[in-house]
Amino acid sequence: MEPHEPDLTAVPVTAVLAALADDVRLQIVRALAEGGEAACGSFDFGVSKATRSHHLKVLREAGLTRTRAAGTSRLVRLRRDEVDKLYPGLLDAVLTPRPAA
Amino acid sequence: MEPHEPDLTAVPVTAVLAALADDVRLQIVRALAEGGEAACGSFDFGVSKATRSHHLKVLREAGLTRTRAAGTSRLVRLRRDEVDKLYPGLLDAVLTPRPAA
DNA sequence: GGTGTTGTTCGATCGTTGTCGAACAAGGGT
DNA sequence: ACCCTTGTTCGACAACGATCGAACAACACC
Repeated sequence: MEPHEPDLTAVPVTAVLAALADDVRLQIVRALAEGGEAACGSFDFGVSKATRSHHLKVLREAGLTRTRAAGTSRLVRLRRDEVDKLYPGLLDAVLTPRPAA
Repeated sequence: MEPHEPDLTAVPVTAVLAALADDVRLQIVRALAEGGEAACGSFDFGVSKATRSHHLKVLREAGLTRTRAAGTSRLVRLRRDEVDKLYPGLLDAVLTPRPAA
């Protein structure tokens, strides 16, 4: 299967924002930002594995994550450098659970 | 009519992102960031005035804009200071039409 | 080869949302 | 008073998206 991990510059800004505008996906991104690489199954946020797979696909196709196979698992990691380069401040602004300014 | 302009801290991050995750609304925000205060009617992006009104409502209820009456018009402005304070880098990261990194 | 684990994909459901025309409301001008 | 301009609100409709269970695929391990 083709992973289909597009270049971030090829993804519309609205698609990146839409990918982040979901609570489950935001939790996944936060977990990735903290824990680095993680298996798909490690994200149990009260949704079925079908839904989880869907969310990971959305993040991947938005250019936010990369996935590589490792045995029966798949390891996901955040493309932090590229995102920070193209959208500086975006992840920092969004990653904190409660800004509490 | 109650304007219903919530405090930004009371709006979930996902709602702010969702408000920005639309092409028409992003164009509006960009126009506001450039031109300062503007009347609702000045945003003609190929949608009907009903749709435009809807988008301005979404932006307002996401805590991103403020609206004040001025004669028959309504002037809208971006709450830039507050957004920058709570989500530093968000608008900067999103406002450029083509990042071209 | 068979079994178990891990993800993906399919089809269906159901809520959300972007869009429009039409009706309505509020002001300003003449 | 009348009309025009400016926005909002009200259905209605179509498209999208989040969710699930079930079926399928790939791999490891015994």
